[in-house]
Amino acid sequence: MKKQSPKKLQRKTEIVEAAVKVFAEKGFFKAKVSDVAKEAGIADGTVYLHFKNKDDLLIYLFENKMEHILMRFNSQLAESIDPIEKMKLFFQIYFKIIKEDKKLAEVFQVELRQSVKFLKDYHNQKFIDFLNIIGGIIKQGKQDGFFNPELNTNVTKILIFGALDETARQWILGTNSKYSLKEAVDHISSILITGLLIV
Amino acid sequence: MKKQSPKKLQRKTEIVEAAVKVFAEKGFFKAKVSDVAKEAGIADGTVYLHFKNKDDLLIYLFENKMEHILMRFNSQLAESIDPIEKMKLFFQIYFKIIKEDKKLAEVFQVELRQSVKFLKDYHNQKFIDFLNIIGGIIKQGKQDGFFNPELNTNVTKILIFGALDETARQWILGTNSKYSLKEAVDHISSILITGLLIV
Amino acid sequence: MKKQSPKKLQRKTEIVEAAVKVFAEKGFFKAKVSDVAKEAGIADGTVYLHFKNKDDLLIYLFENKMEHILMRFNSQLAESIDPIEKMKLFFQIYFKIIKEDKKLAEVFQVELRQSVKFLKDYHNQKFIDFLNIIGGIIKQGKQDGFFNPELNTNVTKILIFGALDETARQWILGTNSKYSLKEAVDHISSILITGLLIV
Amino acid sequence: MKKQSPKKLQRKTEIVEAAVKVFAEKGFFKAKVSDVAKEAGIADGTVYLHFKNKDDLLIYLFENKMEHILMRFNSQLAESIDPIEKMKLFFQIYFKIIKEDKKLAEVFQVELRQSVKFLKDYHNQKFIDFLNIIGGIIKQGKQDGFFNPELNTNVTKILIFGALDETARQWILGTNSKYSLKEAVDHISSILITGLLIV
DNA sequence: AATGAATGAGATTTCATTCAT
DNA sequence: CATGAATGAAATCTCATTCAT
Repeated sequence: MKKQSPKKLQRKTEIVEAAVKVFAEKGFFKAKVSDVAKEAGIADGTVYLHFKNKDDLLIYLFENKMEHILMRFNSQLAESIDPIEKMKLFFQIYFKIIKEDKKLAEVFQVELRQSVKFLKDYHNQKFIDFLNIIGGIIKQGKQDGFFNPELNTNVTKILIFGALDETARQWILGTNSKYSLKEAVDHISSILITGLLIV
Repeated sequence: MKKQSPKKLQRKTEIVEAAVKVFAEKGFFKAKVSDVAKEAGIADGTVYLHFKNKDDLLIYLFENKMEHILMRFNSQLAESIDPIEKMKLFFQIYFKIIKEDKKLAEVFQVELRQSVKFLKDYHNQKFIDFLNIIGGIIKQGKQDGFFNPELNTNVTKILIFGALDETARQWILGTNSKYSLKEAVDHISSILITGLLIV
Repeated sequence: MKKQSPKKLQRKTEIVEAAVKVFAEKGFFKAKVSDVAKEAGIADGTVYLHFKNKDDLLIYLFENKMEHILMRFNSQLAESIDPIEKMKLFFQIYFKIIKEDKKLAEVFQVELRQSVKFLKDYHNQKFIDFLNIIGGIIKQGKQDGFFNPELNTNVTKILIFGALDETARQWILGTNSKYSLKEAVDHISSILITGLLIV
Repeated sequence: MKKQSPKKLQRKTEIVEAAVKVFAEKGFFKAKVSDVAKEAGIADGTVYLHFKNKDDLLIYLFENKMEHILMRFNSQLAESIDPIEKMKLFFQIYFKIIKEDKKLAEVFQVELRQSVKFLKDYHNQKFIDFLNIIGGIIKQGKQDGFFNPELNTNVTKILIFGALDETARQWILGTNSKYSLKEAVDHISSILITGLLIV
């Protein structure tokens, strides 16, 4: 890791913010580097002083944003001990983050998925870490005798993430079916946690 | 709907099959029309005798495949009356389809998502129809006194779809966490249906 | 010259008529062979049973139509002896032809001009013949003591053709300035013939 | 009107000059954008930094060149008051311009004509302005009692333009009939002005 | 003779990336 | 550091022409 001067880092952050906006609106492929530059109020070439190329910008965006998100989850979840409460809290934080930054959510939900395909050698560790937060809660819940011990943590964490992610995505798109984020959290909590509990 | 000579329709179908393969492997944006043509064993220009452009090919692919899938769900689900059984059956059919045509599943799950963004004026009716199959089962289950009547059908159907979809995707990608499709169906059935039941 | 069966000739003529219409509307370059075929109510390939290629169709169209036009001028002008009357008659016939077949006129006026450029080795003999009809009248007029003998026949015939052609063209396009064909003939006759006369 | 940096404007002008040359030689349709780029000594893509597309380049070429030509006519014609002298001067300037820039003349005379057809919504105001310079002289001549007051200015201006234009074109093409530009001017002046005068 | 699906060369256009200023 | 004009590889799409039926 190279250290960056604070000034340079700030400029880099500005570009990332611009990229989030532009990628959310147009999608990564349709977005031009010049769109990002214009949004950031800089020249096209300047983007390349901070990022090797367009792919690099996307990866950095993921890594950087994910890092913040992971830190946020970890610090806030630390407050709670009860796995059931922890899971509910996870759901709340998730939707809170979505609500706070719709654009970022859009980029993550849409572009993240296909990034796997085209960024051949990009191993998305941060996403795995994220899933493992859910996995950790499940494990703890099983250990503590709340959750059904027969559940496969791997499948379950993905199942939960999918439910969260899709309800969030449809809420952002605002198409198909309208509902409030509160309704979403309540349903997720109610249905999924009930489903996890020991019969 | 224009009628097509059987010969023309067959060629069109061949192109769609090639497109599924190529889009699944490279992603829609990275895939070249010439890749699709080569895969179909035809000249580049021939693609344009059947589709207005690359976007049109993607849309037709969705519509066409979705139509078959919807028909399959509808006919097979008709056999069952009990909403709980119906929901389980839905899960089984879903994963069966995924298993049968991984490539198609990849295109749907990865490319479908971003298509919404760039195909500005494409109203994805077939996807809505698909979601409403789940919605229908939920409604019936609430009416018949099996499922919690306080559940919002809209949120719930999306939540269920998300759980299904994500477990399917991760299975296809084979990254992050490995599990069998059987495990996936069992977990989905167990967790979600339990979660839906009246307490 | 190959002889053609009457049936074949008729089909060829149909294609030429379709080509006149399509070339007039779209211009030679923008017109597709398939447009011509569709207009003629035949298959694309059939055009190539009668013409070597698209250029050949244009050239045949010119030659063929010009032949008729030249014959018409020659036969009708034979009735008159007086060069002044002959010139006036020429103007009348010219505008009559234009009026009768606007589409053909459009093709001639627009496409003929640029054909010179792209049909490298096409020597437009028929057009020269056409100009020489005017040239012949001028010469006769000079010999008979009506027209100024100092006029260069070559320049004059072109000058006259230009005046005719442009007034006809603007009338067809109907843009810029509106006037009747009668006005056009009268002005041409009045201005040009006065200008030609011996002072 | 957008302002352009002087550097950008210069490059744009270079492209236009190259386009004049290439369009004159090959014709607009046969000319490739890459031909223009090569002629200008730049990369293909650079053309698109200055013009939206090939059509746009043609239109700009017309507008830009016509503007200069119109200014030239207007400033030089201002020197003369007598409508007859003014008309003669118009002819002289016209042929002088043709002589100075044959290539441009070719583009105007050959390509301009068909452009009307394919540039559907291009209203050629500059050409109308040009015709109206002739129209103005005719009007003045009628008012001042030199020209036949019964002449329709609209028809007459077009007639004159046609005579000028065609003699110029045939001179440029150098086909059919050879003559000097001086002969052309003399004949035009003699024939047309005589024809316009009050009997 | 007629068809029209298929071809594939070739043109237009885009845009990530570079580099002289 | 920043700029933004220029590059040119590469992709999409068109359509005259062919040829098996």
